[in-house]
Amino acid sequence: MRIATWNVNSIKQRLESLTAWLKERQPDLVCLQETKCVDDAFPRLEIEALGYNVAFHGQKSFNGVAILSRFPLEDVTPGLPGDDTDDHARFIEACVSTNRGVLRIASIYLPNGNPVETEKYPYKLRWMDRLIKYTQERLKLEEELVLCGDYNVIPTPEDVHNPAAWIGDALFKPQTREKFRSLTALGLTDAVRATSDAPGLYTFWDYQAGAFQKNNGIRIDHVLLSPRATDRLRGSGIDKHVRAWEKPSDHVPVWVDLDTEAR
DNA sequence: ATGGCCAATATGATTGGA
Repeated sequence: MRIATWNVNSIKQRLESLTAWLKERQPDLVCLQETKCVDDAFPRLEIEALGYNVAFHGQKSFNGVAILSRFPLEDVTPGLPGDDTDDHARFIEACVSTNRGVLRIASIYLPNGNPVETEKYPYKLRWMDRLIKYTQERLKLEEELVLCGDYNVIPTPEDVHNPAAWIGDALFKPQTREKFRSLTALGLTDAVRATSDAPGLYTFWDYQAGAFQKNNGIRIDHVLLSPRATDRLRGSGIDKHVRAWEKPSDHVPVWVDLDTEAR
């Protein structure tokens, strides 16, 4: 089973690229972020025509997450538990039946948190606390759990081309990285880091200042795996070439291969 | 040359992104 995550920065603007990439990479499950459209406007028919079932959770203007699946999606649940007053569309989870039981997957768009002196940063940290609590509960189920998305976290200095430029930023602050470590320390594996020693692996390059041409990037889109999912991990990749396509998202797809079959 | 963008929104500056 091939599972991917991609912050598309508007599903409507990216429909052509998404179609080309799906045909090229042939993923079975895809988590999308920043779809930036309400549910009624989601291009469901276009994506279904490509052979995918679709679950989405959107809102007007910004945020928005989705899961595409070649297999039936079960127990689709929008929203991260823990705060009924949070109306941002940043989380959706679903399940797929496999030869080994249930594979549970979540599409995550973790808050950016900048500027850090505003309420946005405490919101990010609270959101991460909720994600930690959710993960603790889900890990008890001992399923193959795959938490995909744009985490807006640069985990280490090896995950950024120019670390000095990011000191004090909400994506790289020690408190942010500490909380991300608290999440992975629950027993999650960073799939890309587990399968590659390569330096300079990035998933985002700013639109400004020729960042991509200089490989001035950061690695903030992650696939985190539960112990049972990690047992099935066979490989991963970052589709950097997609960043050079016409009208690109500022993020590129990240994918993993698991030795698990849908049933 | 050390700065350069993009998407959505009742369309023209603002908000949000990272």
